[in-house]
Amino acid sequence: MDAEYARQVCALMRWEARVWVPAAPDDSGPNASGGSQAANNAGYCVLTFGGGAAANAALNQVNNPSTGTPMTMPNSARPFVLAWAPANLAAAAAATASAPSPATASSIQPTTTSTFQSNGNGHASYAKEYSIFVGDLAPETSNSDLVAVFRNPVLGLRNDRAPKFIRPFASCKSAKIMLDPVTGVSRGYGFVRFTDEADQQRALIEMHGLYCLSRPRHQAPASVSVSAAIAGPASGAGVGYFSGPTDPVYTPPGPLTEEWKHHAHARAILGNLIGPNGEQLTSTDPYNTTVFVGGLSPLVGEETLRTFFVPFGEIHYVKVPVGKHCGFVQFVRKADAERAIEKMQGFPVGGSRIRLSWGRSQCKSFCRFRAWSLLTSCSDKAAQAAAQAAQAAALQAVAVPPPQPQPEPPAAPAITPAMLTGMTQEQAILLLQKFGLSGPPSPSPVHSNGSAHAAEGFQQSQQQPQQTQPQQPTVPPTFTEDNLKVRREEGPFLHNEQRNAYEVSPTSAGSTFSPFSPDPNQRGQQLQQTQNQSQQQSSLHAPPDMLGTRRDSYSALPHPSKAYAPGFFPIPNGGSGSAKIPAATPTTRVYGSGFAGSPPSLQINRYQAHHPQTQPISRPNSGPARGSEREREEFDSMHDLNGTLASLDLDRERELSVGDRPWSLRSPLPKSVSEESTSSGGSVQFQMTMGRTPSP
DNA sequence: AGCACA
Repeated sequence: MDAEYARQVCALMRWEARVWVPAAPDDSGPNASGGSQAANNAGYCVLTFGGGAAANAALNQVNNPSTGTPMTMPNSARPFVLAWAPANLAAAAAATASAPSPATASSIQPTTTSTFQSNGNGHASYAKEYSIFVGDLAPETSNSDLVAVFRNPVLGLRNDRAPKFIRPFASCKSAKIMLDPVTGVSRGYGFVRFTDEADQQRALIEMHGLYCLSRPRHQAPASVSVSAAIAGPASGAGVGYFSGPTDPVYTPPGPLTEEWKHHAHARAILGNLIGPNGEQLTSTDPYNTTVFVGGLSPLVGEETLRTFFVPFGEIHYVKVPVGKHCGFVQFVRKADAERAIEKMQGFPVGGSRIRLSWGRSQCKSFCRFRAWSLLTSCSDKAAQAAAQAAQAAALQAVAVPPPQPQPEPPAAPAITPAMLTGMTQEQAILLLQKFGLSGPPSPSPVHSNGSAHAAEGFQQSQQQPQQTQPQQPTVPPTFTEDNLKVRREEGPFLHNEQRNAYEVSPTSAGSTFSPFSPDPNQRGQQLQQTQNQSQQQSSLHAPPDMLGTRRDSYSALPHPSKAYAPGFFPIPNGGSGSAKIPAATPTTRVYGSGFAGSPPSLQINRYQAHHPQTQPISRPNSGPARGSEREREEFDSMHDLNGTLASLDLDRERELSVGDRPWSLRSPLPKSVSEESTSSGGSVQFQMTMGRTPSP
């Protein structure tokens, strides 16, 4: 942006305006993020029109283009942003021109430095931008596609689940897909921007796990999911783009036929998720069971990574290439991979939050072969096992970082202090409180012994005959609304806390009527019921499958001398003195000998007892076959707990809406449709986190 | 913001 360019733009747009390009501020940090763009100006210019009417006309020209699509700057892919200038800039422009101060002024803002936005009153004010990262985009996805999905979330509904009403994100004004500077090809990720922070937060929650299915006839459906990872809030400085439609044109879905119209529209938009030859792109492959783990700390090795994912189901293998900051977890069953992606998104592992998406396509025949291999049931209670990982991490963080022997090559120790930094001490203490402890356990030297004991206990429990019994409350409910309120202020789990806040005020979600919303009364009952369950069962349950499913490649138990990866790390003994946890019920099996006589957490409860392995599957199962309803309820009841532990469940709202609930049977989507689409298609995922905003 | 290995 220089004055000459601005003048050309004015000529092009037939604007009669004076141009002023401010110099770059000294602290032009944001510009630095633009890479090669060595800015010697502020990245915008101020246009001074002859009067308010002319300025208004220009604003309209840019912000309400007749094409309906956001304008870009001439000869540039940058969004064309025109907004009222703040008074100080207008004054500065006027002073520079040594002319009378104009009634109005506008700025052209092609960069991502701070800019301005009219508040509609003729008063200019700084606008803040709140963005989210959206990844795993099909290469052809356009900015407007992204905006369209957020402005009309119906386009993003997956049709293998009951429709869910998501209020349009009216403040979603733009999206920016990052392009390769050389080839101009999409890099597969971008940023969706909101001018309203609440929309940003809501998008992270409500768009999470969303699948946009184009509606195929008999072809394999392409689908898109939007899932959220947790990240710190983007800094406020940014752009409030005016581009794009200014008001959402949204009609709530009506009868089924209307729904299909939307799906047809969705297909038009998202059809680019089907390859040029009609083939499914990567993650629509129903045989793809590989979870790509991004953002992986180099400290995390394969066995460690495995412990975080094995609770979700049988794992074929785990691969962590060296030096790649990523990993691959291939499940036997797609449904397990899918749930793992949903539940573990943003989970802190090894000190950083992992970003999950589908792995790229694999050899299908290999997958078929794999599908026939030994199958182990998975549990919907998997999340609690992962929560266990968080618990262990918390305890470790509070207690002494253990001088653990390393189960993996030195480059990848199982547990290091660095790995535990994903959880703050406050959070760890919080966890302990949640478990009924009055405070953190005093440091204890018991680690290796504890490991041994734990392993022994584990072996014993493995040798015990299987038992099934109802979950018993073992810990008094500590998960209260008051707790929540306090915890909402806290760090990395903020997002999840907001989820919880959202949950406890269902009206916030159901305020807009939709034929797809549950009956408010029933919904209230459902929530109440769930909350009651949460209180009754807010104990840490055993992560059965964490143990039960390890045999795929753990033919032998880990030797006690080997460190436990987070999910299996025994509980240090030091906290026993302050333990307030009631003794386990007689039927509760206990793993982890740390709390003598007062086992706090793990209740061995093998999954096979509920789900005898009677039905081998012929291929990775992405279908709805999940645990029994009771288990599902148990799983749900764990969510409050797990949520604060590990942000495992960003998705409860969806489950409340579309789970196996009585009212969900009233879904206008025929079941057969769900099954059909589920059996024939997988998903392509977008992945969402907060956008990283250039530091001011 | 990252996709290995066969």
